[in-house]
Amino acid sequence: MKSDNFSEWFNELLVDAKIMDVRYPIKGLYVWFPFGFTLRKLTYDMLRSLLDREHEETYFPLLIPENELLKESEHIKGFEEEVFWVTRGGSTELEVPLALRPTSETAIYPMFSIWIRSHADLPIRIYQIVNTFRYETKHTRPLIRLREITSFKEAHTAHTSWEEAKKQTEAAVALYKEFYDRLGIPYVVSRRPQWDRFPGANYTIAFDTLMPDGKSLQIGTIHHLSTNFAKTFDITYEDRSGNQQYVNQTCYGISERCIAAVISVHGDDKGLVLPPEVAPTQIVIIPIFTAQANSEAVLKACNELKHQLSRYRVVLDADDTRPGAKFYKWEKQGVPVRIEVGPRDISKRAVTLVRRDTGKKEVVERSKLQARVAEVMTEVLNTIAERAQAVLRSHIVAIETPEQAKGKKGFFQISWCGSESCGLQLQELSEADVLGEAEPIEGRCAVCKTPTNVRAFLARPY
RNA sequence: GGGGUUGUGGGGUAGCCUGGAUAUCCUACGGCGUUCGGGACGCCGUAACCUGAGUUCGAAUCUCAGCAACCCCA
Repeated sequence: MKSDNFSEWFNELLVDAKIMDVRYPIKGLYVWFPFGFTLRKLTYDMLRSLLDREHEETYFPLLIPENELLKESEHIKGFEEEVFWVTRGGSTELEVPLALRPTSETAIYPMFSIWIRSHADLPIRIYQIVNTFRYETKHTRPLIRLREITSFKEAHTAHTSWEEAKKQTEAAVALYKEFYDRLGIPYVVSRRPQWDRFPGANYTIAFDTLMPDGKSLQIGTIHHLSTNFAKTFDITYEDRSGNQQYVNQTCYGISERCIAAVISVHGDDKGLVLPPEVAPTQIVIIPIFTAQANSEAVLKACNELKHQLSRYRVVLDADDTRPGAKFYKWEKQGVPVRIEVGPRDISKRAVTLVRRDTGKKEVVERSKLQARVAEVMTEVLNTIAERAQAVLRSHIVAIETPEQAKGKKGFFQISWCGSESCGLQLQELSEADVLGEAEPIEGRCAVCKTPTNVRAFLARPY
């Protein structure tokens, strides 16, 4: 069951619903089933369409030479124990070891240094969707903690000023909000504390959502890099007065954790519940045959419907199994709308329509079906989004002492002076992490008792 | 980082402690037939002891190592 053993539920659902095969014989690497890969494709197509408004898609190599990877000292410190190395070509030792990208700053920025000459080249906004590798030593989990992240969307931008870069981070926040809104995934957006920012970043803004077991899942990050990397990689431009200036950069990423969120947040004990926009199958038509009925007439009606609804991703399941078995099968796959067509429906010139999110049945006249289906698709997204939003809201709790968060599910808000030492104290006493800052309220820091209006978000992260 | 548990047909399992013959059951899968408004039934069939080393007349079972999975603690 989802509610009492999330871990088991999640793993079984991945396999049962044909998202991923977890049996690949290397720790932390998994196989996308075709169905799961289609869900991934539809989700990333949407993300792509959002980015394409003002970014250009590119591709940079998987391998990064050791000397480039090691250039930015703070950056590499954050990753050095997690890098996979290619050290041999055949039986020959390589002169320069090559890293499998843990992320692509050090692959992209040397090229930025070449590409950017003048202020007229700026801003640059690019992105790529690639696999990245991290040698995770902790317990790996499909879609959540991987050694090969297969679907890392990373955007990299360069600007003339710190302010411009800051505006870009705000644009990125807006973009990610739209992305998750369209998936019906609720989130908390906050600025990570300084001790938890991206290695090499000036500051990091993160999206977190709530998993069914009460832990938080980081589902998107946005970094203001200031001129940190520009100085290391010598990325300069000539400004209007002819002076060489360092660019200000940002980068922001989303991984297949977004798929984990869709599955975990919306799924139930029957299986997946998918937002219609990304559901690989949006409508399944199930013919109901009976001994008395003319099965050819039923099948004919189903085919007509399929044609009529061809703007959706429709499957007509005319297999020789009983209807009940099909209902369970397609519910597991998260299909938002099921249409049943039997003799009773045909005699009424209607169909039976069943929603996956609520399980509610309704009889719809065939003449009104198009319009009704369009409405239902919207209603499904709204229903699952509101349901998830309500769950998140009910798990955001204001507390007075950090100990109140211990062993509890959800997100906690607690007064905090903002200092690192008190923040680390909060983490220790609550056995949770400071995600960032919540909406301000007058109070006193739960550790040092200094008056403050800052409040921290606490949660146990994945 | 530390500790623990486990690995048996595609999935879930029994057998392991106490070594011995054809490896249990459920499910899934393939064939045939009867069925069909919420997981059908009958008959037939396919299919497994993680890898390697060791102990032994003999290993799914005992020992060690590797790989993999899960859980707990930090």
